[in-house]
Amino acid sequence: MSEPDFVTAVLEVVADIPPGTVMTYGDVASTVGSRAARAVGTVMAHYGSEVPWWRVVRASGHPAVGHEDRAVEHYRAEGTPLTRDGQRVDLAAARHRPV
DNA sequence: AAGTTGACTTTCG
DNA sequence: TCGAAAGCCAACT
Repeated sequence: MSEPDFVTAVLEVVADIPPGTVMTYGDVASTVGSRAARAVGTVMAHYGSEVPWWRVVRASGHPAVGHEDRAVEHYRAEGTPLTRDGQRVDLAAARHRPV
């Protein structure tokens, strides 16, 4: 494709997110050396089927629109800290910070 | 080559 | 605290 390096980098970072933790699109983009948070979402929309996409959430802690229910099911199964709403992730406790 | 679209982020009201 | 507008980057037409 046009930028396979970008796609591979994103998939690699997402696959490196440990269970019970999450990362924002902006964090993933920053880890791959870019600020293209939207491009990360586009990659997930096409290649996310092969990676734990539910571990990638928005800056607000909400999962991808249209996939919130699927994501919450995974969070409960992995023990990811959620807010009292049960619809968004507690970034203060679940945000994964790469070294 | 130029313009539009998108699983986003941040700031202003 | 919630809602709308502008900004950024990569991919697609």
